[in-house]
Amino acid sequence: MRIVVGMSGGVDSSVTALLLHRAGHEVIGVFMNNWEESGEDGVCTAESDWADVRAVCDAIGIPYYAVNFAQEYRERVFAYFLEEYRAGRTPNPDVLCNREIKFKAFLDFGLQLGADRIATGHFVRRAQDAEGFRLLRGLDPAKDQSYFLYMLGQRALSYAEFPVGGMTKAEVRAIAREAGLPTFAKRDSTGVCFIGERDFKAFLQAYLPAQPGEMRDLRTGQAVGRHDGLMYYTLGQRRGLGIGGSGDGRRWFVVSKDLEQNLLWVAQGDDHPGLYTREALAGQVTWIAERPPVSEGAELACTAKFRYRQEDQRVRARLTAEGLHLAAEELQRAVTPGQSVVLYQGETCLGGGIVERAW
RNA sequence: UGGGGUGUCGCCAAGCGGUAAGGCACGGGACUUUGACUCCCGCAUUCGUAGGUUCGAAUCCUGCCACCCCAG
Repeated sequence: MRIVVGMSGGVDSSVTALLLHRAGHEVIGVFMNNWEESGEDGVCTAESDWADVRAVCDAIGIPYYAVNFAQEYRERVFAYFLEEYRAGRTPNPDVLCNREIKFKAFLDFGLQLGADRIATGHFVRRAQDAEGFRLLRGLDPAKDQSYFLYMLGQRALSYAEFPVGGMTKAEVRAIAREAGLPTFAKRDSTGVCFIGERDFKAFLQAYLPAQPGEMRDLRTGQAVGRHDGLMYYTLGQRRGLGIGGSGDGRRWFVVSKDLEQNLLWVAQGDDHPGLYTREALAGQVTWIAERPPVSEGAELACTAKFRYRQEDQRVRARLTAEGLHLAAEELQRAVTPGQSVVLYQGETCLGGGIVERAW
């Protein structure tokens, strides 16, 4: 088969290409450059990542290309990202990036190159049965990335290969080392995909105008400080408030935002009730199977993650006219509008939605 | 300008003659393909100020300054 591999310049995608090549496939490495701007340190990491991709492909002995989806990224991912922040929510751009860029724009590009399949270095597995394709958690529980891929559908999965999804990170690095791939010891990347690690507040300030306002104590209703603009804070956030020492001396956390009055409500203590909810409503619900696991109104017992790397939470899910209603067994801390809630049944990622509100 | 009280890191606050706890904030790191949370490390050669007593003071004494309270 001809397989086009999305290569980031990291170990995971390096090993992905290596394994497919060893399996006898015709492998083509493709590097995506989707963000045309260097970091605040002035260093353009995309450039060194591209160099790493070339070095890895040369080591394996496969051809490579670079493509630029910067326009698509800006229009389909970044615009949404800014809109959400402007609306006072906290979006997860990477779930959209996967759906719109890696498993749409990139997939189409691969198909144009005559590929039978595309592959990425994601730590997830794919399964197929009479019902169609399923998305399974990566085998390494510490690295599972199914949370970020819950928006994929059947078309994307039908073309996708995830060669490292069945191994642990340690195994991946070992393979890279043994094969002499130059990226074997490269540090795992973090931060928004393609944009990278940033001073987040400073980054947002470059795109969104500040609207300073009052910070108020949820308990007393009294002003306890000033905020630089509601979009720079997210629910459950502690650092950056700058109001330490007041009140009873405990830590302060963001509890809610009032866009109407431009107020940031904060509360003291990690155990403040305002920080916890048990129910939530999610919109923009999508299912990997492309159809709901239960009929509307019926209840589904499953587990959910309200944020990446959260341990599985037992929930009862129900599809209503409003959206996906979730009732968690345990109290949930700082469930935040804009973030994705992803549902699982055992190893299978069912799909998910975007949190509208929680209570 | 009569009386009383208080002045220790940005904030709160231990210390009561033996050579500056702790919390919050803040900075750095770890963790992490979102944002957060969490964890770890760092953070006053100096205690309003000027003198004095003492081997030795933030701790005792004196002057001055500032703030607070009660009287006016």
